[in-house]
Amino acid sequence: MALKHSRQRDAVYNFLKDRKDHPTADTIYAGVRDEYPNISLGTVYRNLMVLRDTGKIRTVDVGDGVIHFDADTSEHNHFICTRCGRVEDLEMESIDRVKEIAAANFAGKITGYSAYFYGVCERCLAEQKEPADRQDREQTTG
Amino acid sequence: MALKHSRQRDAVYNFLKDRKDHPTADTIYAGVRDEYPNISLGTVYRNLMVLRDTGKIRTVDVGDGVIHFDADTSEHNHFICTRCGRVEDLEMESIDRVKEIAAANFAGKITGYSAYFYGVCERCLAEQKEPADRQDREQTTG
DNA sequence: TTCCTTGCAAATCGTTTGCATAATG
DNA sequence: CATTATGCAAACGATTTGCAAGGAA
Repeated sequence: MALKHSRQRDAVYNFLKDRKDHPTADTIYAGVRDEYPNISLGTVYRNLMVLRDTGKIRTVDVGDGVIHFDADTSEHNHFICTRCGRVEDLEMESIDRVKEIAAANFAGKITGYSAYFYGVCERCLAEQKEPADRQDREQTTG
Repeated sequence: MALKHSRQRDAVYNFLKDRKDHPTADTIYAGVRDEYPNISLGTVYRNLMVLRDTGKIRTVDVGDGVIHFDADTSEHNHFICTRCGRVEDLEMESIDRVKEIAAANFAGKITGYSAYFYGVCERCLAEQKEPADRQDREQTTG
């Protein structure tokens, strides 16, 4: 598996690269089809996995049963709005401290960590009425 | 939906109650069948969801594509061994601090959070050779 | 030419759901 | 009796995979 170059893979990566949200495979598929109308969902998935295994992107498991993708591989946390489902990045100082604190009383070796914060996003707080097409999903999986 | 009592639901909960690991629906299904050989997977799922919505148990999304269940609903974090897949509880001081730190520079309202730590568990560290039937899955979804 | 990639469609697999019947209050 | 819960099997939906054909080194 010497990994050859492919236009489709580039397209998938480029689509993800300049995005601040965290799209799912379907969204990426739809987006890339503008440029490559014949690309298949399978190819999108395969490339997403290759990109992840290569360390170019990361997967984000929000707990809604669908995998989200993120081109920002730097260590950062995510916030999931329980009202609209939006996934945002969450900057946080002393993010390293958390890992240290956890490692303190743990016998195994901790190599990484990811945290998910749930709540109501700024936008949803503003419009007090909740979107008609979407019911709250307070606790899914997390 | 007045929620009547059911033996099967009790069985599901009791199976989960005295467990420190975080079994999946399939494991719970297999376990409960000792007592109720005719119980169906669907019933197990339905009851697990009821128990979750009732706050009796919580779901844990490890990132392996399968939902894990935990009867310990107290606020605590989890550690996932990337070598054997084991999911352990991870005690951690100042767990509240983390939420505060995160809330500091965030515009929305944070109601809850869950963190997942990845690494190699104590047991796997001991036996340096990795189990033959399982390959490393360093980064799945997280 | 060799081997990786693609597109397509079929296959997986965890989870959900419709329905007729059984259990509960 | 009025409802909720169950078992079974079929339905779902996201992700994966086999295969023949196309593209890159």
